[in-house]
Amino acid sequence: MEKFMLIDGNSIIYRAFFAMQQPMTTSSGMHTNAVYGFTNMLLRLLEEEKPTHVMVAFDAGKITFRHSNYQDYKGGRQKTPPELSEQFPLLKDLLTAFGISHYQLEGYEADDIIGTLSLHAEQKGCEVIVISGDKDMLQLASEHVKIGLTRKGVSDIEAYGPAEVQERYGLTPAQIIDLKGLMGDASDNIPGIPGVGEKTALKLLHQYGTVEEVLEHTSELKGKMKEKIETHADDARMSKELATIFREVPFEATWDSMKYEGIQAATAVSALQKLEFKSILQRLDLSSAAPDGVLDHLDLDEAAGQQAEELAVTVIGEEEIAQLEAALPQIDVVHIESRGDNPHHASLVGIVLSAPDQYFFLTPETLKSEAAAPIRSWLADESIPKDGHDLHRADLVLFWDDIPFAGARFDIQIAAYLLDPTDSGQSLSVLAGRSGLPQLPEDETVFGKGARYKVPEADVLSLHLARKTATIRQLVPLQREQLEQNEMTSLFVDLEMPLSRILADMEKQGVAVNADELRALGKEFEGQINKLVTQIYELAGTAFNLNSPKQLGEILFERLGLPVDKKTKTGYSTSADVLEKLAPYHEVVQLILNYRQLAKLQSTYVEGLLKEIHPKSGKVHTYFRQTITATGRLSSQFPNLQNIPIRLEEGRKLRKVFVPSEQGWSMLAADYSQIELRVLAHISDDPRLKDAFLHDMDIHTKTAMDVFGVDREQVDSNMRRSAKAVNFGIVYGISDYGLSQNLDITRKEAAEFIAQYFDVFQGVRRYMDDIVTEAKKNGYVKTMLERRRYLPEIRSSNFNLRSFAERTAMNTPIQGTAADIIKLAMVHMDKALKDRKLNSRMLLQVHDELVFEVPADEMEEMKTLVPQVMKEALQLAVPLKADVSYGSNWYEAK
DNA sequence: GGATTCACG
DNA sequence: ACGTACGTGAATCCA
Repeated sequence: MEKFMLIDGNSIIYRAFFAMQQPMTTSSGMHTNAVYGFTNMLLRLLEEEKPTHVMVAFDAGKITFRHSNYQDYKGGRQKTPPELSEQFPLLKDLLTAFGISHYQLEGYEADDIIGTLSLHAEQKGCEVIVISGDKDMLQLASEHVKIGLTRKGVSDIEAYGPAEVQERYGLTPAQIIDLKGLMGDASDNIPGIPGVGEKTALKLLHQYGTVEEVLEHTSELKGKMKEKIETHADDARMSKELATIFREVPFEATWDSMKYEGIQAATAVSALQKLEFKSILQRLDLSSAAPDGVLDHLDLDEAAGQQAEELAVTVIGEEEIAQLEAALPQIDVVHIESRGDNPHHASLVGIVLSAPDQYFFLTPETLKSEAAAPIRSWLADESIPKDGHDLHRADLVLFWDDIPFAGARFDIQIAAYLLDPTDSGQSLSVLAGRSGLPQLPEDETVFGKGARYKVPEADVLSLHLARKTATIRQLVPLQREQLEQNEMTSLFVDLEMPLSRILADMEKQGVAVNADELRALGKEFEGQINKLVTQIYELAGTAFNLNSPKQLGEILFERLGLPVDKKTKTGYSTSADVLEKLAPYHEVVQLILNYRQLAKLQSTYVEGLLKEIHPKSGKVHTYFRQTITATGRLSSQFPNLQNIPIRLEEGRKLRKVFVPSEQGWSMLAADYSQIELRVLAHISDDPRLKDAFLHDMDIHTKTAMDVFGVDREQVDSNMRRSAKAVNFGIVYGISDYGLSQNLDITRKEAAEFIAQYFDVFQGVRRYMDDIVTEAKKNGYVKTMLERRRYLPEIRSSNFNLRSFAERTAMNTPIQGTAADIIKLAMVHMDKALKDRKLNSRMLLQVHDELVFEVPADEMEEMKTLVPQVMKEALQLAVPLKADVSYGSNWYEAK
């Protein structure tokens, strides 16, 4: 059987060039990195695919037939860097030396040559494999034509036949050009329809099949999409044409000239020597050359696998479960691999359980099988301690697969976060490298990223996951020691690890959302938005994209000639504070502000929240992240439930849709009052600040009295507002400039305020000075519970960097200690609910607030218990205060 | 994918 | 003189 390998020379050499970060030159200074990458891939493909015929196709000339139809074709493309262009002749020479044919034809692209040849070859019953990095090629896939697309540079090839195209896109190969027609291709400057990306394009094609059919049925579409598609119908048709590979190139080379019979050793060696490719020369076992000087057998066994120590991985199928069961008593490290950012929607990929020197791999199917029941009970057993990486996530992923998980003891992701919260997004691979452990490939290398993610074969997968597990196993004692040295063991063991489990419980519980009411709110907003849009277009004298700051800026500052106050990197600033100043000049400005507000509520909260209602529970399940923030706070994703509107009434209404999940229950919310300023009073030991809280005074009024030297009765609303801004500024690490911006006063006035403040609150001034000094000395600052944040830039000679670090040094102990306190309260609250056998559930944390759902018969108890636990979370030199409220929904609990 | 804007504490 | 308030996440535009 003949097998024809067609390589898209341009595409591959480009990818090879950009995949190799380091420049690589011969001793004479000739760049060779792209040729090197290409050659490595070529040799591997020759060995793996064993083709009988090979051809490398290149683009020729600058003008192709496509340009005569569309002048801008490839217009957006960056000019080829000279370091790359000079490598084309080198590559062609090398191919010739190897005895591999290459071809180009004036007026055509490599795509067209490959399209034509693959068609010819297929018609004569030959198997074809096309190698390219360009997804356009997928249109050529057929029963006998496979498309090998490069993944991750050029190191990996993924083969697509029609079935794989179907699986990946839900399209036939012929529909790939329709896909391009709709979504375009920025790299070729194919326009497509603006605003239509892959997702929208696929949705349309799944419904209508082709570009033409989509255009035929625009009447069935609605909204902006309809508008866009109708106005850009011609672009779509033209884009489809541009994306279509031409398969009738007049071709002269003969079938025999493309025959591949092994590498011509003699010429290959001298060419490789010229390029100084020593490692390739070594790898090609030249002694195996046949008498005729042809290398028909390439020995390319790479040196890989030598660095990483060989692990004993046992793949556990249903038959081997007994073997695993016997080892369970020794197992203390688990790794749960999952796919997807949102753990509530992620899928299990594989599981490794490990005892010292032993690694057992299970597929998700095996873990879910009846035979694996003992393994599942082991996972669920809270009394069996388990170490791992991101066990919080593992818990959630398993939960949605109905596999309970408990007993997390040492989570190395949390440990890494505590050891350096600003450097915690690090992969296991990076952590391994830094600790001098054996190399671990990045997940991206093994799985591919984004749309190219693909679970590899079982042997590759099990080995990779076992290596990750081995890394975890080795990191645990190292981190334990470092935590101990930093006196953070208690923070880790008594606070963060218990909290991790509590957060997972809260997330699994979820918050019930009244979807009908949310949709009704959406209707209201929609009506108001439509009205505003009409009015704004009328006042502006033209329609434009209100969501585009660029277009809005042009309207306001050029068409309407309003004064420019602030600029951004890219143009005029149109942010709310700028617009507010412009409001008196033109009535359209206020309408725009109103539009912005409503559009935000609609897109982020109404539409965004509706999308997040989980199909299995009908609730929203946020994902609290414990290892993100630099200060120790939590963050919340998918959806973010820590930024639900409250400040303005229109938005605040959204809180009405957050309701108890059971009949007759209520929502209860309790929030700390002025926790950060109380923490500051404690840390700074400032007598006046402490005194204010000891007497539970209105802190902003009291600040105004002290700073302005007046009686309570003389404090007007403006003075209180200024004092409040100063208090905020103090917490943030004050600067006159920042305060002046916030209060819209001059810098000088702001500086005077600050000076007066520090005159009165001298303890605060001393704290600010001391903490900056301490940070400079140690390189880090700490919270009351020994949480650290490193501030290397505090020693910078760059004013900006240093100032930023100084403000951070002032703010982090305050914000971070407040975070410590509410985390403590959560741990204590969880225990109190259990001890008292209450059914009330903790649902949310919003930095200084905890939200619960509470059955009617527990309300009395909870009303006092929650604020009490919060107040007593940590003993300070001033009392903590927590206000509690409740109602039939989150809005009413105010 | 970066920049802008805006929701929260 | 320098030119930013501290900490987040999501939607949208646009190159």
